[in-house]
Amino acid sequence: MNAIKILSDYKMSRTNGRVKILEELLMTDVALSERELQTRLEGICDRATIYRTLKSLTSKGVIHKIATESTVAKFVIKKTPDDHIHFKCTDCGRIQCLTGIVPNNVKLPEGYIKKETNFLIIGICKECSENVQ
Amino acid sequence: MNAIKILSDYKMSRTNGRVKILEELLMTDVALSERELQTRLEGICDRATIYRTLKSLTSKGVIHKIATESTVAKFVIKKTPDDHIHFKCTDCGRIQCLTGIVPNNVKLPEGYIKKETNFLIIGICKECSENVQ
DNA sequence: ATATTTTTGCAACACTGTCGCAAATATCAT
DNA sequence: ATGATATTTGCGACAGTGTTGCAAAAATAT
Ligand SMILES: [Zn+2]
Ligand SMILES: [Zn+2]
Ligand SMILES: [Zn+2]
Ligand SMILES: [Zn+2]
Repeated sequence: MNAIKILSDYKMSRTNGRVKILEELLMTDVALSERELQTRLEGICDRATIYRTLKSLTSKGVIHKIATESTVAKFVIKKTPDDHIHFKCTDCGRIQCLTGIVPNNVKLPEGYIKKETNFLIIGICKECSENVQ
Repeated sequence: MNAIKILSDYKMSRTNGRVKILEELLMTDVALSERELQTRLEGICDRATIYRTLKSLTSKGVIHKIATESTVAKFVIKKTPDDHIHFKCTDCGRIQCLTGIVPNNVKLPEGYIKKETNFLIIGICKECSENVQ
């Protein structure tokens, strides 16, 4: 995937900031916060611009915001439109999409209508559990 | 369940604020934020006290914090220690525990260790879907 | 190249959550 | 009940996140 192509596909003006933000997001499979993006971009654009870009990319469905118990929002490229599970490591703090496994269908009680899911498993990631040994 | 008994069980000093906060939480099955508690308690105690109480009740396992994509933390009485699913209604905004259904076991990839889960389903709740008709 | 539209940076803002500290309150031991 | 001790509270200050209005800047369309 290519940052410039995505912007043109979604009819978003191709500005320097947006290209760089998207390139950072495309480069990693770990969810990033605005703050983390800002340090990676070394102040190439303003906080407000990053927030605005994250918001529009989310509404277009290019990235998605991961629900966690923390107050800082984290965003990651959406590789598949399907429901999937997120994993948060308590050791390294990284949050990523687990695309391999599929969340089993849960049957909601009568009257409830599902729109989307936000499944998060908290634990120790592969890398951190290997480093312990 | 009784607020005063809970405090004594967990060896927490029985202060007016704590009793009132717990009573509010026991009274509803909808997750509440600090802000919502404050308005319900009509300023019976300080913001900081509410935050501190929510924190200690969470660490004792009396209540739990629900992970959502929003930045405000919501807390609800923990009725069961088991994994369960939360439901957030996009219409009325309410968040509640779905204790009836059990999240099916997902098999994590090699090397990943699960500690806890945070499953959230977003959609329309029973009450709101009935009101539409 | 110019006109039009969109986006940016800045500053200000509201809000959430945390912390130190002195005063207030609760608990404990007589 | 009284006083000693331990815990909690309210207050104010603070850091951090995310949003917005607005003029300047940049991108797109003509
Ligand atoms: Zn890890
Ligand atoms: Zn994901
Ligand atoms: Zn509803
Ligand atoms: Zn719950």
